[in-house]
Amino acid sequence: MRWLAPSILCLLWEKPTHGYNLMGALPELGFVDGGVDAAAVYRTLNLFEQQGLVSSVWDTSGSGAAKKLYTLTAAGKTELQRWWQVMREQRDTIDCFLHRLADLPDFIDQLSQSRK
Amino acid sequence: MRWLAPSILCLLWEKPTHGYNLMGALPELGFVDGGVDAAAVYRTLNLFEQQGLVSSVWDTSGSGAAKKLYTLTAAGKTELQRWWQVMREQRDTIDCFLHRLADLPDFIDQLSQSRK
DNA sequence: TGCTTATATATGCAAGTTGCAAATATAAAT
DNA sequence: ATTTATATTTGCAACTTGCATATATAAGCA
Repeated sequence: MRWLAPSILCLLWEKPTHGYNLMGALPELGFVDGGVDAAAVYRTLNLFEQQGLVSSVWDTSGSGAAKKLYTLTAAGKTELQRWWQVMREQRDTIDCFLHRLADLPDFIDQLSQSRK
Repeated sequence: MRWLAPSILCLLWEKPTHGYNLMGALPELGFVDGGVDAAAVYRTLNLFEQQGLVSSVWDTSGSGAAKKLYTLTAAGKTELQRWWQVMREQRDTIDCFLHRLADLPDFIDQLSQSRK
């Protein structure tokens, strides 16, 4: 999944949570295609912790298997800001590309025909 | 480089050309970060030809090494339309993500402080 | 003439990323 | 008991990427 890193940072910024819960919440952000890969989520979280972007505590309070509760650090918030800028640039670049194609009339004709 | 495939299709749709020229034109589209990889361009063109998205003829008319002139086929145009839709969705999703973060006030405060 | 630079295409490979499967563990539901 | 849901982790094959290198033609220049 593209944009997994900023998606996790975004969700953790909204609310500290654990990996399994993130898996359920990630599709809301819209970047998923064909299901969230658990391995990728947990690997990203472990990497983030190594990098100091998140901190974790084991939560054994509830029932079932122990949950590892992740919280965004100050460094994690900075990283999220960096991502925000990267994604804004990416959006603008894609937008520019779309307009470049949209300016060309036959192409748009074909597109509107295919919508009918 | 992300979006190399649609970028090449876009440029070929505007005007038939050859690989080396594409390398020079690709940065205009804005997706490059750290230079265009010649290997990636030529590999993509060869793949496109295999898939029937482009057709090629050797151009030995000019001076210097022979150029392989690529032209977009009907299938290539259809593929470009497909990419257009994929990229529009991607832009909308990124836009949604940016707004989700933008709605949160402290975050924006921090961003505006970092701009000063 | 020999050297470098620009044009032009192609191949090889190491490193990184991704996706899918499976291992491990606890507890609830059937 | 067995399956299902919760929860985290590891292994690995396949694919992608970036970088270097090989090959070839011709122009510029000393």
